[in-house]
Amino acid sequence: MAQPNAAGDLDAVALETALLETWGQENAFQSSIDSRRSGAPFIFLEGPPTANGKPGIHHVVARAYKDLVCRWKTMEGFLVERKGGWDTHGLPVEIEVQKRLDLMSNEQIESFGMKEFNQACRESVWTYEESWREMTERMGYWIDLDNPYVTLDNNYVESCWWALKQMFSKDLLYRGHKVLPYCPQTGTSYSSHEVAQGYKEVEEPSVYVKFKLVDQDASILAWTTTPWTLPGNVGLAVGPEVTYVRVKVTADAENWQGAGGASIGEELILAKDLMKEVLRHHAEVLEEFPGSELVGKAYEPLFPDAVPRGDSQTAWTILEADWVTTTDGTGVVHTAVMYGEDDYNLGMAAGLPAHHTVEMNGSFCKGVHPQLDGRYVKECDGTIIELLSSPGGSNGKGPQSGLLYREKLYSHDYPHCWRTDHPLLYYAMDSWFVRMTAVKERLIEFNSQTEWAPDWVGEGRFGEWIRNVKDWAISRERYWGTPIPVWRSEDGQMKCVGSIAELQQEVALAVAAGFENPDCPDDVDLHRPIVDEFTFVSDDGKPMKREPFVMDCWFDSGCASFAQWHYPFENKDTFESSYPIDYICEGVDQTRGWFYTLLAVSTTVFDSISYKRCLSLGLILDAEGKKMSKSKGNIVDPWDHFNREGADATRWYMVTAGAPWSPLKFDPNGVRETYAKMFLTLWNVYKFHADYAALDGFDPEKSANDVSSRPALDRWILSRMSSVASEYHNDFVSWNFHKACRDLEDFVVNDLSNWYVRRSRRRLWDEAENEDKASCQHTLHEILVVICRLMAPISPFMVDVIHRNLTGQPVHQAAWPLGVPGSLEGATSDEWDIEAAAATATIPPVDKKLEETMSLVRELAEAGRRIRVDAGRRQRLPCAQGWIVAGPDVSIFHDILAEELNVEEIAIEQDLNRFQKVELAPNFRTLAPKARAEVNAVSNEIKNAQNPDEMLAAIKAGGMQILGVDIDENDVEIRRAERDGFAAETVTIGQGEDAFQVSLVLDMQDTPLLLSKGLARDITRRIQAKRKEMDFEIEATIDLQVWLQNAPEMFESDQTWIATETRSAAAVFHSEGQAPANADSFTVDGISVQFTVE
RNA sequence: GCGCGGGUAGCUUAGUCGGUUGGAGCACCCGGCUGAUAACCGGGAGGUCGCAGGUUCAAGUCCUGCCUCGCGCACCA
Repeated sequence: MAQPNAAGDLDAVALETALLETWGQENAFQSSIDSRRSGAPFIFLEGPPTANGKPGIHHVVARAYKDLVCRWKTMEGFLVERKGGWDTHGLPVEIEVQKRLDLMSNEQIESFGMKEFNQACRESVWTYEESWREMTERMGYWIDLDNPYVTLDNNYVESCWWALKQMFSKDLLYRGHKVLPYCPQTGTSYSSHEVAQGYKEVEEPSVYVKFKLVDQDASILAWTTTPWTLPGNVGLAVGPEVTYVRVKVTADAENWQGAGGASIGEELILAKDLMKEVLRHHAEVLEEFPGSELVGKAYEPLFPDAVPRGDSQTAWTILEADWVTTTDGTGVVHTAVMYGEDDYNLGMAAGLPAHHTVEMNGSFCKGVHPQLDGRYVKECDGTIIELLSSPGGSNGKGPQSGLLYREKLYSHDYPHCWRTDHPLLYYAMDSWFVRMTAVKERLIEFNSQTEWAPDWVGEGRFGEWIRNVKDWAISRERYWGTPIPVWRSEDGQMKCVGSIAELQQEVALAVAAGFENPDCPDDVDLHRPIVDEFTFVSDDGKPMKREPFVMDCWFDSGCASFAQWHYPFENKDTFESSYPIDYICEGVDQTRGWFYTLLAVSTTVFDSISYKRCLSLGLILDAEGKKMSKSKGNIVDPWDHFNREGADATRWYMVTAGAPWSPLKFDPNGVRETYAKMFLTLWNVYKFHADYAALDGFDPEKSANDVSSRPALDRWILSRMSSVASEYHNDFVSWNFHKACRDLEDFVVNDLSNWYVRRSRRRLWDEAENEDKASCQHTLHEILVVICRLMAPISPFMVDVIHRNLTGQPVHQAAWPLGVPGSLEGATSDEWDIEAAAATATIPPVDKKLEETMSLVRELAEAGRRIRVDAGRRQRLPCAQGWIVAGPDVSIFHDILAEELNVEEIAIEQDLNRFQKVELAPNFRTLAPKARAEVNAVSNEIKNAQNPDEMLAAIKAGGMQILGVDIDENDVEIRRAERDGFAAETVTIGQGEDAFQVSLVLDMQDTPLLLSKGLARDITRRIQAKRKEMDFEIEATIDLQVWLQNAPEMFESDQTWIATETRSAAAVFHSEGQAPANADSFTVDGISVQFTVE
């Protein structure tokens, strides 16, 4: 068993880096897992980061919370395996490579070569892997980075294929259209994330267009900000509840600006609320009616040749849509099916023809209109306006004034291409979908089984998302990703493969049918363009080509729970025994990301919950409260802190700075403060113990005396430790890590360092063996061991060093002080025998009464200092007596209190009235319900009572009334104030009904004995400072001479005391004579002192 | 625009069921204490509890509206 070595000064960075070496040599991470092999499994899943960006401090935060739960559960005896993971597919990777190779469009990528491009992506993915690894190791995040899952691995892709095939077989996968922001120049559609970066405010022409009704001499007015979508118009939407009016133009407009107009007598239809906004003519309202009356009416197409009717019954008629509002436009929404999401959904529901009027390159299709065909749509605004304005309008069937009513410049935010700066077009693209709407009820049910921290993310943000779930657009027209394993013939027959074996079968089938195919070996690369080259054969002998999409990379990570094991092709047992997951933890920005896709995949593939607990972390902001982002350049480099305060302080700061789910303003000063406060203090407590333990050859295993026989001070700190530890644990369970750590920090700094150690220093100075010293050493040892174990999950470095030195055992092998439920027979990650678990706890005994007593003692000590400040009496000058008036018995700590107060004797005084008078205060809690509106009047009567003693007596006697209100003892609070002429303080302990008051009175009389003692303390203090200044060894002896002037008598016993305290071999006190010139001097209360030390 | 979460001292924050004197820490000032560390203790200064209404005997706390910051959704005719 280890006898502790001396500690030395703290160099946190050196300590941590040296410990990392040790961990590496010992394989400490693995052995912390191996030693819990027989424990119940606790399943953690790492959300895979992308390694194509440099890790910042926000990544450290997420990893700290992942690590702390895993370490904590491990210490609780659970088996917590931790496989690393990397997210390697997706648009961010492609964009990075496109920037580097200057390939700004799909055309350019394809002429560069898809194979070469994807190779570049594959390499780019690992650009910062080394940085990530270094950061991960340095911060002490224990995760297996040597055997990670990687989403680009063939095995991983194959598992994703398998999952997709499950969806395909359950008819949850389908091909459709989705309207996406699209850049015709780069030929790329964008995810919302990219679009969000490209919003710009632009001013564009918006137009009010007349749609001439068939069979009626009236036009419906509709508004659009994108004139280029007008040729694609196939419908008009109105709100069924909205009120519309039919108006007749009665006079020409004055000051008309721009094109368009209307003739006198023309009739127009629009929402009543918007008449003022829209109309520029005087007009007479002919009738009013709800939108539902318009539904079904037909109107003349603006560009009759642009869109073929097909078999649509509803094309160019008025439709209803409940999302139509009257905040903008005319209350009538122009609907071009292919160029707006609402339009598309409405068009599909209503059976409008889905036909493009715009090519993928952004120009109008042939046949739209002779003046528009082949031109870039954004350049045609003027032409379209001209065509509409001509007599009869673009279709020749409108009124003489044309089909344009008005044009108006309109400014709004509009998405632009992040690279070319061109405006994006909303454009309906072929796309693949997972039918999430079909499993919505299951999603809701599974979500209700998940424990969210904080719960409002689960119920609110995530719940909201799920309740409004839409089908998941899973395909991307990109290159670098998991290819969609669906092959399709021109006539729409489809096959989905779920494994390499199935791929090989299909290829063989096609080859047999005479279709040429490249080789398809067992290790065929499952990426583009290899997989694109395979041709399948349909059941009726037609060729099938692969759908040219890759999957949303969120699909990849959503498969992580099984794809990491290459399930179902390998590791069936491993997966099945580790599902569902017990714990995941990521930033709240993953709500619609990973949190969702994990659940989406598990619901559609396994019809199962995915994870049982989810900790959703708040965003990390910089010290100014701005989001950290690469573009703002305000990312904090974790190494700034790893190299200065160390990873312990950085991690502890992150956890104590706020609740895990609150946004964290990362303040570099805060890390420094944490280091200085928590870690230096803890180290110095440890050093105090370890240095004396080393000196004395202290062995914690030997002669450990029973706690009950130790001094009250020891029993107090042990009890406090226990109480704090229990609360700490409870806070962990309820995810309140910040509260847990703040309380523990308070314990270390205040209770342990500032009180227990301060009060115990002298106990260890004694060089001889004695029971009191042993008690103190055992106590310190036991406290430090518990603290180390409690802190280990949060900040694993320094406490491991301390724990090893104190016990010989690494802290990550140690048991959680509150018990090890994971190691119990029959325990699972969720349930265990509570009593049996409690029996495994190793915290010291609790004595609440003792804690309360000490708390009172400390309050009194503080009160004593206040008294001295008020009375102008210096702390070193003793008082003859202190009286404690009222309150519980604290005699067990009278000796401590006497020292703290610097009084010769503590006495208990029963007679309150000797020092105090009574004051009464109303208790509103009980009084208010009785007195109702009179409460303030009654309260004044009580507060201003002429004779409170009498009033109190009357109340106690019963039957007392004030202003007709019965007053009993509960209705008043008794407060006490010092009578004039006493130096006293009253403290209130506790709250509410349990509150009581204790007073402290100090005797301010001086006596020669006291003056001598006080002077002795002042002199001693100065000499000690001098010793320190002269850098004497603690054991060194000195020769002392003191010259006093204007001083009270210095008693023999005090002279001896000074000599002993200052380790003076010889001490001479001169009451007269001249001190040498080199003597130090000071003055206190008019006494002048000079002294020399040699 | 909709939803969620914030706004408390110069900064970081605590504040439970509404209870009459809103606590800490950092920084600042004064004093004390120290063989006690980047310390500790006492005191001081510093607050329109985002703003405005309302409910109540009583509002930082509950209600309504607004302002503002962050995030998410929708950006839409």
